[in-house]
Amino acid sequence: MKRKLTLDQFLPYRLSVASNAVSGLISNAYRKRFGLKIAEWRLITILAETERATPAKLGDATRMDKIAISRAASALIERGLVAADDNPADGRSHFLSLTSDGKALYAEIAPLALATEAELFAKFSAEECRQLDSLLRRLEAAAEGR
Amino acid sequence: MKRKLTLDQFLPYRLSVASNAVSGLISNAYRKRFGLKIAEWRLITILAETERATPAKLGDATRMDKIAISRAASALIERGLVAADDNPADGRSHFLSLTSDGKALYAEIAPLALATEAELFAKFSAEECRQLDSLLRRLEAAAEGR
DNA sequence: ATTCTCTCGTTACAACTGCAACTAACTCGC
DNA sequence: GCGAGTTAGTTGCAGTTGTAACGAGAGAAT
Repeated sequence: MKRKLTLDQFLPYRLSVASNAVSGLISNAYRKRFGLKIAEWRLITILAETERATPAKLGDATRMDKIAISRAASALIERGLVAADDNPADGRSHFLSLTSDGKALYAEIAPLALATEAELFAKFSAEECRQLDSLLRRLEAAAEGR
Repeated sequence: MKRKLTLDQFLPYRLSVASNAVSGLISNAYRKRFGLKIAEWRLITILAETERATPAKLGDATRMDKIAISRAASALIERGLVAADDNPADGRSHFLSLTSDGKALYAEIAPLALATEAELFAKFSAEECRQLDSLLRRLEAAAEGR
């Protein structure tokens, strides 16, 4: 089937537009309410999940490069939300973890994140959400496999 | 159902990661092969579809803001791929259209775009592609409705 | 006709992002 | 245990992007 190219029906375009719309919405909410960028928000979330981690681990978990991690971590340390401790096993590295302030902020952030997600997907059935998740993961794998 | 927040299962995160992976792949391909950024590529594609349009129209069609349009258009005019003509109906505006060089480039670009898309979605059924398209459009609408 | 307001598009400046170079520290081979 | 090569993380610089102000033109009211 010889398809013609139209931007509107080009799936990578649709993906990008949807992602930008959603990211814009979320990043706006977090910037306004907490003064956090998405990178910082992701770090906080992962640290809440894992208790403590090196920047390299955080990079794996958040799919962000080491520069982004480094800068986000600096900003959070500056604000007293994250603490850095020496890594006894490797002097180049260090462990990052949430301070009590960081944990308190997370306790505010998490419900808001879930509520925003719920609102966005209000008209989606559970099955549709599951499908979308699965399609996105497969697509990601396909894109990275090249 | 009181869900717990985990980044890995947070759909906006999945969307962002998938979109970045796909965008990275595509923008790389176009930058290397044609020296085009995604914004420029989108403009060319829309101009090929619509023949001629004002920057404002292009902004609507590509979901890009006017600054991005302005810069992409300048770059394309610079390269002789796009021409600007006066808009008799409005002296502030102008019409943009592809030059013959621009059309020639589009003729190379379009098949490559379709091929890349086909490769990305090689393991997706037609029905799955349709589903993804539909889910993304609904999500976009939901994100913009707030 | 003149003024007031609004819109189109560009420009100027600031913030952000990413690459490449750097420092410090680890590993391995000898 | 010492030097070559690697790796972790940071920093400096350059290119990119976004925000906010701007000039020019259009439209509407008087």
